[in-house]
Amino acid sequence: MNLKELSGRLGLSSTTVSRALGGYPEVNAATRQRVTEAAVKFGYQPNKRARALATGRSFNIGHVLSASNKDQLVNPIFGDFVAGVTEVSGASGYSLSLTVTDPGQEAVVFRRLKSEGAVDGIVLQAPLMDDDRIALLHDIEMPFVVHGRATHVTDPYAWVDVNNKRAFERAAQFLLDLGHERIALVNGDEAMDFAYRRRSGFVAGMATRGIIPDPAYFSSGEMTEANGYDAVSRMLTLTVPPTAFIMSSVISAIGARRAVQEAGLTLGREISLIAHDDDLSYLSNRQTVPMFTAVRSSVRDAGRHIAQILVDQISNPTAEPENKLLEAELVVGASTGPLQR
Amino acid sequence: MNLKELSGRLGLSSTTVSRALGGYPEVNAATRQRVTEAAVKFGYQPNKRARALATGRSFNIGHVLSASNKDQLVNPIFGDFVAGVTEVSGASGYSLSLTVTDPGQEAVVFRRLKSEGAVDGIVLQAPLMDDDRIALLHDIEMPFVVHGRATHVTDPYAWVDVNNKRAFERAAQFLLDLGHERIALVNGDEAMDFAYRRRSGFVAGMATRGIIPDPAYFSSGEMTEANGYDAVSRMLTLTVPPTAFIMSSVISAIGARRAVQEAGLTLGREISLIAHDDDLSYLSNRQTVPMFTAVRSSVRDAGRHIAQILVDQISNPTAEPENKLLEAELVVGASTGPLQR
DNA sequence: AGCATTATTCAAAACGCTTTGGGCGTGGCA
DNA sequence: TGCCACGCCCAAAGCGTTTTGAATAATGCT
Repeated sequence: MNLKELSGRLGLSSTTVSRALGGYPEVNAATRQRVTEAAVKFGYQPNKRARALATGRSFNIGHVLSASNKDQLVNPIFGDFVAGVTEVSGASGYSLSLTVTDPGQEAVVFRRLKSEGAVDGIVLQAPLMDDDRIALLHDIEMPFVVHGRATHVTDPYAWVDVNNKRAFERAAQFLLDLGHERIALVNGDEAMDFAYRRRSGFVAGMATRGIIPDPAYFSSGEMTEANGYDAVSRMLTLTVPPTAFIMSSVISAIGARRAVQEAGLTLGREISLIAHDDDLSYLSNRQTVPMFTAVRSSVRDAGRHIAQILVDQISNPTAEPENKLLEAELVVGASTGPLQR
Repeated sequence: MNLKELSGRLGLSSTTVSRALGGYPEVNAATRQRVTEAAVKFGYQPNKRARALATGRSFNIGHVLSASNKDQLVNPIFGDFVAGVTEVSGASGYSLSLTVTDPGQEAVVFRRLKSEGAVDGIVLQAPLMDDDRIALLHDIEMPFVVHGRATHVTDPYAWVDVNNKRAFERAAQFLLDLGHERIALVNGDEAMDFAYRRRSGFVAGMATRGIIPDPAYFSSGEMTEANGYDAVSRMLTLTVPPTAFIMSSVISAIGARRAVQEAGLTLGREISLIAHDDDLSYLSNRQTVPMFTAVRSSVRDAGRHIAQILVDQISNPTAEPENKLLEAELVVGASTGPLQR
């Protein structure tokens, strides 16, 4: 059932039917009623392909996964992030279109997406501190929103980010308040912008008490269980080991817990731990008393904001790029306690 | 730069240019050469929207996330699964189009996707034992491939599945060989087809030694860390507790490990554990000696197979539906050991 | 009554590609 | 020489919408 057939049955021109369904004003109320009823009755849905060609919009928003590192291609937040994006973009009639690419080929893919007219906008994930994808997307005039920020990019662009700096500053201060002073940071890959900000927040928090953390108390790398385990195990064998850890993810925190237990220590007693919690749906830290004390910020929620801003930007490309800084909440769980003397 | 402009510059008709780039035979080799060079030079990419309208294909394959349960919407394997799908579908020129929907609205979405012509085929995840989505997709003549199977559906359909039954049978036998007889199964939600098969495999494995497991040794539910912890904690307090556990996922196995450690026991010594390992990229169980003994089967690889079969089916819709049964490998890790007497 | 509006509808163009149905040389064969 | 086949290329017809530019009918105003 297509427009021509439907309008044929109604004895109307396709123009009128199209307008009636599109909600345009220049159509009689009675006619519109008749048309919408017929559309429902015959199950008419405008063909998306034809609509796309006629309007010049694809009603797709794009997300490009790049396999810079085979293991990293899928990061743990991917699922919740796209779920959030899709949730609100779908409500505006957009679907999310996924593409993968080889390392360094992202620019090619972005250009192709543009010249093919395959997507109307793009969501950008995991920006580096100096991310050239942003300039590229500006160049080719592709609407986009970044999940996170790129410290060294000065031109304005739309982004949604968690206040990572503040979150990690608060985490440090929370531990300091409990009497801890030897606090370690097990961070994500510090080429990533968010990791850099977390580090600087941590350092700033420590500095408020005049403490400069021992360089041996820093670790940076992929946020896996194994890396969390390795980093914490290693630091626990230092002659002066940390009494508290700040972990950049719940997954590495799970590795940390394993290391702590293997060392014969207990979380929340001899060792305190705060994790950053992305509030992933399959890795919940929302028990009555959460397993981990955490700075929590829902990545799914970030996805929702991003989709909304992107949809706005697509329909109004000349508007100022919107930004949104989300604050993380500090939730107290079972993994922290006062310093044992 | 569009086809008309390109052909104008070349002094050729758009027909010829289109055919030259499309690889059709009725074009002179020298001309084809000239055309392809010009296409590269001017960065011409055929407009996907126009192409879709002209060919009647969208070059999209669809994946519908249904929020039957807010927490379940994103399951842990989602990321790796779609990465696998996208990897090979992308190579054939298809991108993956994601949609979310409310519980029970999947049928509506499938029909819409069909009548809109938004996708050329669909990948179906997490089938129930009696899944009516399969009949629906047949009805509306939408090519599809199922990740998993639906036991009660008798009509042929394309699927890719792990031999869950065999895997869990082997897991049970492996533990039996180590002397364990009190073995528990902490399974996924047994309304899901894969969970049912795992259970039956486990039961069959035990039956080869004439053992019928205590009903108290069964648990079924969402495969979260917390559920794994709860189930194992509970069973460890039974008057006759299990000496070994089979866990349906690495995530619940992590919860199990926590429970075991809290009970003052050690994995691989007093308690043995085998997990099903989907080989998720962010939750690797691939250390030199894997943390968990596991039946492993890459969900990403399954995604690749699914995409290939779906692409085949789209281009040849009348062919017999293809099936592929993947075998899991049994990898020995640190979490199993002989029964302690 | 006559003219200017306004409300409602329609025919046709446009979107940018693929594909159909020829057309025009050129070479081979009788 | 005449005819057919083939190689190569093109004009034009879709594909199913949206949107433009007019036409027609109805209404309001003087």
